[in-house]
Amino acid sequence: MPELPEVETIARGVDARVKGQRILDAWFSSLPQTFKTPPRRQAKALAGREILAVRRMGKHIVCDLGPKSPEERDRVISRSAGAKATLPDAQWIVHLGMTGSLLATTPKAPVAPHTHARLRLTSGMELRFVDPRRFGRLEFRALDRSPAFEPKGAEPLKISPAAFVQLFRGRQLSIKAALLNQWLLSGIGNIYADESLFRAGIRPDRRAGQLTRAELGRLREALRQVLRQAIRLGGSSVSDYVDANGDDGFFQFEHRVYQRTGQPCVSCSTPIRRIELAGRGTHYCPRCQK
DNA sequence: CATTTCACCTGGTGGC
DNA sequence: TGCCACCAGGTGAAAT
Repeated sequence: MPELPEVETIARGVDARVKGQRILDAWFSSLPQTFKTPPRRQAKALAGREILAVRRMGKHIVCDLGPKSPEERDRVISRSAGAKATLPDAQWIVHLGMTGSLLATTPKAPVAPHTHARLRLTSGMELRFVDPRRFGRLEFRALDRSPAFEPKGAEPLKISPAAFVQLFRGRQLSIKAALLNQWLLSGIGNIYADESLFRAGIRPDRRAGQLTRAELGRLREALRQVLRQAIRLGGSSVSDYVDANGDDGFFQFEHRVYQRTGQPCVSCSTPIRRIELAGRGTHYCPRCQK
């Protein structure tokens, strides 16, 4: 399931392959649930715009888009005295849900089942959104009418130690549930919650507000380490995650507890235990995690 | 208000 | 072999 490292990998891959290209036209499916902006309006709004940059914010992929017409473009450029780059005046926001993928393909590549969006680009390539389980969402924002996209919570790789401690202060819910709450931290899902708690030696059912300053310091460091290593390895290919080129990641081979129920702990050989927490399968070592 | 539960989805798995 | 109940989980709304 795409979490921070997987979304980061996809955003970087898409950026590398489509930055600077213009959208010729867009095709969208008509399954209403997939679209935060109605598909017809979205397709119309995207056509003709240049993709200026693609980046990750939390678990979202944000495509910054330039103005539609050359006149509009000149107007925006002249407003920003001396700026060389075109300023974005719209955004296309992609959330991958559980099974979504964003692929840069040739137009001849077979169209996968559950393809919900196809953007034809000036280079001849296509940007495709595929999502079998349909938990993903597509949204268009015109920046003169709507604010630019902002994640709800803090970025786990940017937050300071002090702010990290402050996030959990007084909270009664489990640390696992807190890590999954996107209003606190953006980008952590089930895999990296379990893996970071193992590396920090903290039981997932501990109350967030009861953790000591030292424990939260360890947790923050474990998160940084595990997220950065996962990004380096192109994410975890469990379920059907692939990057923008359709290739697998490698971090699934580094999982120490996630989906290793009953297998020996890599550190102490105690069988990994699985419980349900926050409505999610939760994996931990009963000996290493206190 | 804080927290928990549930519905939304489909493909893959395991039991019979 | 075929069928089906069941499970996976990100998110937001509803319930507690």
